[in-house]
Amino acid sequence: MREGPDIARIASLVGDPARANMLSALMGGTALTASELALEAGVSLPTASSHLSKLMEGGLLTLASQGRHRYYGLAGPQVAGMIEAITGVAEAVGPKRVRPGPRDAAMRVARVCYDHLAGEQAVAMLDRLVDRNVLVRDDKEIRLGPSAASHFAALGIDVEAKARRPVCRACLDWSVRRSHLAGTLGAAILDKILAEKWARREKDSRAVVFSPTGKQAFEKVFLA
Amino acid sequence: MREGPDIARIASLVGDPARANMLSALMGGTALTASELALEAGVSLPTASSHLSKLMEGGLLTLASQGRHRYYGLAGPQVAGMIEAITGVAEAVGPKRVRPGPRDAAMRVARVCYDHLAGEQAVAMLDRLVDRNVLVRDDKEIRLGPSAASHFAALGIDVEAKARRPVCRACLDWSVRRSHLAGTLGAAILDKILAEKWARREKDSRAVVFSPTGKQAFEKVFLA
DNA sequence: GCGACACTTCGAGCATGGTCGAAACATTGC
DNA sequence: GCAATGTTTCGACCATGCTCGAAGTGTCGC
Repeated sequence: MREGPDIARIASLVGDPARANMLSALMGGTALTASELALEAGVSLPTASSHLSKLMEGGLLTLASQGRHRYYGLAGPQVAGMIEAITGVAEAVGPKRVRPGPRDAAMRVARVCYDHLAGEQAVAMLDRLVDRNVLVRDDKEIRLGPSAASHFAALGIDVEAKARRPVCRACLDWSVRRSHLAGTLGAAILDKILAEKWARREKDSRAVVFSPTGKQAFEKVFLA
Repeated sequence: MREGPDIARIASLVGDPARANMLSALMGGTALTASELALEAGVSLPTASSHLSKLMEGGLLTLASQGRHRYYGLAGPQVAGMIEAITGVAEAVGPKRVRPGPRDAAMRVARVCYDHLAGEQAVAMLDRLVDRNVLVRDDKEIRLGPSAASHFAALGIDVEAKARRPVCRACLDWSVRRSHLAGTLGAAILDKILAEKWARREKDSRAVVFSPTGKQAFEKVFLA
């Protein structure tokens, strides 16, 4: 008999269709209310509420109460990374889905992963940052390189800002099957992309769509 | 309602304690038989068999039939990565486990991996055998070198003995993260270590403990 | 205060699926 | 051939936990 961390408990939390739908919805990065999540999951409000308390108890969600609204969000990037990893396996072993539609294609190119950018663009960006020695990766770890502070300061991003969360983290991309950049730096870069209006979020989707000029600007800064 | 890859299906496969234990056991990289896995999971053989067919159907395992033995293994690194991600969350969220005891330390040094030796000693042994050209490794394959037959004959091990199972196999060591020697040769070496009483198996554990003189003998033969 | 709204708790119904013993099947060794 | 061993299938039992309607708690606007 095995011991150690109770992985079955965590996996079974994700293993219910209603809860899996809720978690997928929360992968967009915005906190949602119980009613919104009930709608996403296709269950009644009482059922949703019961699922949410289970997810809370399991430590997968955080709760922010604001008046009579209660906003549920993913507990952190580690949880997001886990969902992403499970999604990757589901995609790989699942029955080949119907021919990928346009939204799928957009998702593969760029999408939100909790609070940072994922997809081909994000993977390419991390590769390039490592090539240029701005970031350094040891096996699974990613650290700041010597020129990181000045490089990101030019973009208005302060990598020195103290934070509980690690500045850099690797997050496995389900569509490309390679890592992209998570952590506070990943979040700050996504913020910048949206703030500069290089790209906008697709309605009701995790897809992130770059405008032609925005794409040029992004590539100039991160893929040059 | 959400669409896309069926993450609930995959997660629920991992979400059963028996199956989670089996998958954890397989994280070592060695394929195991149904009986071994039943033991690991603490369930009866019929129950284990039922779980295994579900995991197979879900695409999480591969099966290698060899005579009346059927070896189950993880379907690939992506699946292993997913298990690792879930384990990480479970560890972060769950109660902190008790500080690793002496048995854990012993396990890292040397332990049984189904029928052969694993752990630091085993990894060092394989490295040395390859250095001395007794064995030759191409990428993930391990083959017998020119001097293998005479070298092992001196130890009373006949590497020419016909067997369905490969004579040499690489097996990924979970504690060292490098390969050690499996296959009939790996099994024969473990047999010799135990037969010569260089080491004994710890009760109810996979740990293998060398006696002081046994360790010297082992090192003289395999690590010199 | 009193409705309106957001959400949770309670209770009961119900399906899914985990469990094992017994028996069937398959392969090996003699 | 027959016995021994490893594994799967079958059948029946049973617990877990998902589900929703109805009722209860808390918060806001007026």
